[in-house]
Amino acid sequence: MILLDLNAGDERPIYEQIADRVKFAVAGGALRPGDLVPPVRDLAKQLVVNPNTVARAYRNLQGEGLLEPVRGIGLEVAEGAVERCRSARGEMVRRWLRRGVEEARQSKMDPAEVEAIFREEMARPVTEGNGEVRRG
Amino acid sequence: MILLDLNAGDERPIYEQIADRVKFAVAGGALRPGDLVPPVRDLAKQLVVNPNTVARAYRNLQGEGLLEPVRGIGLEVAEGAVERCRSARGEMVRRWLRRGVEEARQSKMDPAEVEAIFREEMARPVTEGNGEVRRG
Amino acid sequence: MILLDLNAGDERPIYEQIADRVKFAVAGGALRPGDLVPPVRDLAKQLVVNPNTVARAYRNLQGEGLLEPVRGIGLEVAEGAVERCRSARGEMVRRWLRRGVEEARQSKMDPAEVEAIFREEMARPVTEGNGEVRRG
Amino acid sequence: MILLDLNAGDERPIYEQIADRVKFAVAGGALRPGDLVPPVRDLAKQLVVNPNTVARAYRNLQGEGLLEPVRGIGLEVAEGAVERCRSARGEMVRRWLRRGVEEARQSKMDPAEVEAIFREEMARPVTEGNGEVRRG
DNA sequence: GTGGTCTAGACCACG
DNA sequence: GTGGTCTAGACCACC
Repeated sequence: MILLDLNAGDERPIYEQIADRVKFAVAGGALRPGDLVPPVRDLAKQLVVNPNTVARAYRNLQGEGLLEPVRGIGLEVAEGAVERCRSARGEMVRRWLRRGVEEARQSKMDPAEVEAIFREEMARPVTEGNGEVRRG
Repeated sequence: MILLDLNAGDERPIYEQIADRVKFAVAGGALRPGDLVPPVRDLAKQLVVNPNTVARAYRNLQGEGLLEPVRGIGLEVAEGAVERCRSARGEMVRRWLRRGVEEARQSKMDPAEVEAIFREEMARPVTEGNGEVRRG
Repeated sequence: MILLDLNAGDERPIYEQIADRVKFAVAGGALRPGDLVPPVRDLAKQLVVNPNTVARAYRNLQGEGLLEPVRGIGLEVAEGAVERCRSARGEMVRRWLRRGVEEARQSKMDPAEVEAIFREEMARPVTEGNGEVRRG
Repeated sequence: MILLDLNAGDERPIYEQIADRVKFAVAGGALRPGDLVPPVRDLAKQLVVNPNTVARAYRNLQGEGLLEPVRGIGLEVAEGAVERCRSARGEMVRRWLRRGVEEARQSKMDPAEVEAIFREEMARPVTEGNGEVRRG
């Protein structure tokens, strides 16, 4: 099983996507406090991405206090990371939904129609592999 | 009343925001087929934005067939624009909602929680003036 | 006059030194809120450093809310930056002094001796060009 | 009483911190010429650190002539070590203070303010156990 | 013109 | 082995 993969259809910077994957992994329990995240070089190879890009993602996560360096060993998930990742996840989801709702509202779309779209999406079957081919 | 204004907190390209405003205005009925959109310079001044940026937005809208030039007069909203804008709007809303739902699903968030967030956002009061003072 | 220069004798990462110089420039009034910092490429050339390194410094400063992007124009010093840079400066000075005092205390050095050293350093004449040759 | 302990908040290399502790112990009289320093393994265990790291610290201290090997016995504090440690200590303290003073000067900080900070730090109560629980 | 992203690869310090 | 820094240079989007 692959811990981290990228959404090919995501136009956001790669380093940001990687950071989000880590947050999600922590929020979902796949990574627990004290666990070491994959080494920069390994993850870079796995994602077919430059090590610098992974390093940047990890650096940002350190800046948010979600990862902590263990000198000479690697980076481990910080103590209080789970709660913060959970709330970060919630915020992220809220951000997307809010944007959709806002767009609809501003263009005076019928709320019932928005609701319908939401239901459809919630009921949509899981997209295998995120519905897109891996980059490599 | 102000036809077009910009969301200050929006990190998307300005020209794209402008184009969306126009689409929304058409979808919502504020602009009807045959109406002239504001002159580039006027709108640029109103939004405190580089005229090139407005021009680019209009150019893209022409490329989508939503605006049509009237020689010596300006740009008018095209005939079939309303339907196309409505569907474009729907697609846009769906795209945002889908992304939120997807993120939640991938990180194993409880669907009930997603639902709750959606409800909150739907019930959220309209942001007055987009929550920020005009730039000018 | 040169706005920013580097201490050659500083073993800290270059990007951090650059960020500190900017903070100092703001704290000292050389840069004021609303001013644009030098373009990445220009400053990189001036300091004989890779543009990425300058960019990283600027990026961190943005993260601290001290710089704000003006799209297509550059980076400007943020509104409340002066106070925060002043306090950042104070913290930095305190950090160095504390370390010296701590070292002395832990090794049971006579406080009078520490005091004497401090006086000498305070009275030391200004080192021209930071006492070191420019890197280039 | 514990001869050597590490400051948890110190970002300097551990081997350097260890070497400094030894120097301080010598400068302060806790270790006298002819005394044996703790065996590498013991100290490593005590500090919860890789033995290589302690070995490196000792190696550097040997290189500086502050420790001398006694075949089959261990490492002892060298003859002239006290004076050298004292002066090393002084240099170190001066270096930190100078840096603080320099930073302040370069950013045009009011000397009185620098003085005040120095006083505060001199008056600061001793940090018990270095302000952090032992790692082990 | 501006900043931002990404790649490629080298080098270093630490354990 | 680990992460961190830095360089060099390409490419992009935006204004």
